Amino acid sequence: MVASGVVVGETVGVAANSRVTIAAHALAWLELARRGGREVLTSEEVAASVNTNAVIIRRSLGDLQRAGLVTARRGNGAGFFLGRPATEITLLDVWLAVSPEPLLALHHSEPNLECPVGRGIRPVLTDLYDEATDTFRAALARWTVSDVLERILA
Amino acid sequence: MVASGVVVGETVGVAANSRVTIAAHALAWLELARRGGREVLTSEEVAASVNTNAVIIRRSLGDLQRAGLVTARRGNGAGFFLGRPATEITLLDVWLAVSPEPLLALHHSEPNLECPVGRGIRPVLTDLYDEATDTFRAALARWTVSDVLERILA
DNA sequence: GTCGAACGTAACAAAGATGGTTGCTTCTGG
DNA sequence: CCAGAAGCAACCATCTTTGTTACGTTCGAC
Repeated sequence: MVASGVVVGETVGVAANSRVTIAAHALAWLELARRGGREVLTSEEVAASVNTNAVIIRRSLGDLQRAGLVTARRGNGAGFFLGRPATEITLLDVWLAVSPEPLLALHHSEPNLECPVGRGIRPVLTDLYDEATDTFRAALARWTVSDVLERILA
Repeated sequence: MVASGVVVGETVGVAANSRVTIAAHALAWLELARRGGREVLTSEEVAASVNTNAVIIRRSLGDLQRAGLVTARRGNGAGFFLGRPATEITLLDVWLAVSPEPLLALHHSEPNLECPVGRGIRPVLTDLYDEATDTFRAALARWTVSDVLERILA
């Protein structure tokens, strides 16, 4: 990371998912370039804006490609471009494409089934977590990559 | 690790937060014991239901204690008991007490500020993430430890 | 007062996840 | 054919999380 040394880095550390951020940034940049007449960008070019390694971008855009959000062209003059209009790509699509992990997890090891709580708590929490996660998803679904770009440029 | 008993591994792995689950389980168990006439439980007793180590429970309940959700008594006959009625402890309280991490993170290292997207994306994503996180919190706030226990026993 | 049960914590190990990096393979338009 | 770029595997370093041991601290019971 950052070569090491003084850790100019800034936030270092961290644990939470920054994958949605990376992917959203890449998509917004692709859309801005498209509006400027450049349909296709290489992973190097995207990496320059996100300020990370091109491989990281290829990995991220690979996830998005699997979900149909971008398309990769290979061979000479290769690169990535949006798989569908930026107005039709929501942040929920992005989240689903890159972040399969649940927001909250159950116990790592099975609780004690001889205890009433241990026996019944898992389906209950699963339900509540799903409910909360659904509202989170709904909130992400309200914003498209196009919206994000508009707000950035505003 | 493992060392002790069989522990039947089970799900091992995982990365997401199971701290809310551990804490909610402990609180539900404390409330059930209280209804049965046992006001105070030791970390060993709670650990037996959650099926983990007593230190893990002490750490978790330590977080809850700092938030006022439980109280610890020391000395002889020590243990933990609810800091306020189970009907007044929501899962949001629990989440705030044990899980300070944001659900989604921004870039690890500062994006390229010479790019319009790199320059403007962070406050925009911060806003959107906050909005989505607020709906998540609101969903957690709708359930109390008492509700959870009722559903477990139902 | 002493005693001991249980909390509070520090220190450490094993396991995963993540980001970063290098290097090599594969594809494909010109 | 060839060069440019995606795809991908293999590593490394760092961080987080759970689990475990060990030990100091507190405080009611006696």
